[in-house]
Amino acid sequence: MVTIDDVAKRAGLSKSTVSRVINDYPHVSIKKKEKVFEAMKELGYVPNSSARSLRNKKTQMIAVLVPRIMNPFFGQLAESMEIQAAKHGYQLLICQTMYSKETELKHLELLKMRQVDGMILTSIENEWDVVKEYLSYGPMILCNEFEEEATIPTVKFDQIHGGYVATKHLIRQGHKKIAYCTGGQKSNVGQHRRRGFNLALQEYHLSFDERYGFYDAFSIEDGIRIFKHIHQMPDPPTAVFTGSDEVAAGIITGAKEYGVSVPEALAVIGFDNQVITKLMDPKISTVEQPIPFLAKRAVEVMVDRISHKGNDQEVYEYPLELIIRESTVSPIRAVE
Amino acid sequence: MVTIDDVAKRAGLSKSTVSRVINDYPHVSIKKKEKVFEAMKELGYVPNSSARSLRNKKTQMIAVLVPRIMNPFFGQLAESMEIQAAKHGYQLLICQTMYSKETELKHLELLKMRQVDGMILTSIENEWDVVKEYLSYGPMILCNEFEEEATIPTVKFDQIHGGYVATKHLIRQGHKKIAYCTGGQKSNVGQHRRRGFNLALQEYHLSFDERYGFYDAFSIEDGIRIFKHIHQMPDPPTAVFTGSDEVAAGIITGAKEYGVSVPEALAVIGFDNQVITKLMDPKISTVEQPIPFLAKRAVEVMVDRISHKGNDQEVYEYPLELIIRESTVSPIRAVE
DNA sequence: CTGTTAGCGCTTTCAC
DNA sequence: GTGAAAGCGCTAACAG
Repeated sequence: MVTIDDVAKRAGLSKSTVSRVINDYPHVSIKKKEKVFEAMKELGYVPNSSARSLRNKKTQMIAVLVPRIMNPFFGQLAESMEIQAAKHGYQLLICQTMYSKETELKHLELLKMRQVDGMILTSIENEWDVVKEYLSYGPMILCNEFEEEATIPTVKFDQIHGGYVATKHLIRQGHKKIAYCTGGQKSNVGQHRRRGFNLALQEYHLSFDERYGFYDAFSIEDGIRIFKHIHQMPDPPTAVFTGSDEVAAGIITGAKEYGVSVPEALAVIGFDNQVITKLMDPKISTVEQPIPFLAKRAVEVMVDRISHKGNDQEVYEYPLELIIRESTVSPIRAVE
Repeated sequence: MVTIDDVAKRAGLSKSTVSRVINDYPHVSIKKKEKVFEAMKELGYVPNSSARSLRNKKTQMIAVLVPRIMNPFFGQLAESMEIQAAKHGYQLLICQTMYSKETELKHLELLKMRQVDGMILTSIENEWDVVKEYLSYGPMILCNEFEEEATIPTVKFDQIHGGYVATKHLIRQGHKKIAYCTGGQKSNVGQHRRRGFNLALQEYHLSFDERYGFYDAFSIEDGIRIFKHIHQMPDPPTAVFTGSDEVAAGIITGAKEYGVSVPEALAVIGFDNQVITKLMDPKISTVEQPIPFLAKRAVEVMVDRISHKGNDQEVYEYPLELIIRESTVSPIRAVE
């Protein structure tokens, strides 16, 4: 393995000078600089990253905790973040919690052992009280998921508004019996959406039938399961608010199978605006989350925090936008 | 920051002893061992990973190069690998090449700077001659993509067979004019599929009309574009072999839009068996690639190579399986 | 401008 | 069994 000493010897200089050239310091004569570059090229020298990390106490790596990469929302978030991080000279260590408290905890240790310079949480499995203990080991920020009492930078979507516009749209289509599907119940993202949902209901003086509440809905299979449940209810809802496009797709698939027409007999609205919304028949109405903006800002805030810039209280909120397609609007009774 | 020295002091022992305990060495008296554990717990000590890496010349990290995480095939591959790597005590550094030669090259440097102990390539953008130069810096293996002249461990699918069974299925349905869509032309994965395709054609004494060849087909949009092209051909194909479920979904979406019935007027077969195949109407016939097996084996081989086990010539090949759904089989003229 | 030197935190001979 | 000491490859005072 070729080290900085080899380069120094080859160039007939000291390793400090070589180091200065590598790190682009001023006060190095052009001549010697060139000599160093030459020696580096000849030897194919690349600085050893562990040695640098140890010395600098910086690894140039940021951990991103996501539930799973395969979840399209988190996949897109991770992908956007990676591109952004590279621009700032950081590697991204993508860590899947697989919805497990233990796995999340294990990943949090990365901060303790200084394997990463900072940590971006896009979801939280453990209680905030346990997560916050890790704050003393390095900068942590929240992106997407959030926590009311957390005093760390947060980059999020306006989920209340998202839940509100989606529900209002359903109501305006004439629906009064609206079902609600959500993923994890602990998630504040989910809770805010629910608040938006309730807000719209209140505004139109509608009440929520508890029988219409469905939880732990994440996947297509969950959507199919929920449809089946709805289908055999004595007094079923006429519309469904879902927490994800996948669940909406599942419900539509179930409906197709049972010959229930969407949106005429059952309107369905998704969340995320994934490609699948345009592939389904009917195309799925949904709420778009501008993921790349969120990712970009999160990385920027993280990079700033690593260099002790910015402050812990900053909160960035991005708006959500309703996208109306076919799964909520019957060509016959279109109102909006 | 609490270091091994702090622990040693607290426990009234030398840091060598503490190190021995951390690394689970024999020849440490039970008593002192306990003392060390106690001190570690009290101080909340976790070994610094950069220091360990520098000393051990091992980072316990493996880089995985994928084109993009959002591509469902590579996303699933990365997810499966991550889970497997964790079991062996390795972190996975997922690197996106974004189909760019330069970005790939940049990631290859990770091996040179010893930021990772090994590298798994799932795709190759640069010429093999330039990639192979990096072999001297650490173990590299191929997973999914492969290279005839490469002398490194390879874990792959039997793409020839995959192309063959899919095409044969189409022919058996009575098709003679079969179009062929593929992604990158340089990819050996694609070339082997093509060989399988040709094999089936030959077997049935059919010839391929060059007008029916489509390249750079990766996404849903590409599928739609290809359909439009086919649709306005004077003598269009009656079936399409695609290199991915997304392209198949795009073609079906295009067909729907133009009122062309699938599979009656145009049969379409996908590749991968992604969830989308079950969501589309008609459901997409496809070729399943058992990704988790591939991922598991790749990680195992990599871990072995890192500890100088196994040999460079090993090649593991996994079979591919045809899954027949609705996009190729008309309920009316079903033959198979 | 450039070189010498002292560590970063850890593991590993080598003595005892 | 245990400790002292050297050193992994690099950067950053500190001299000069």
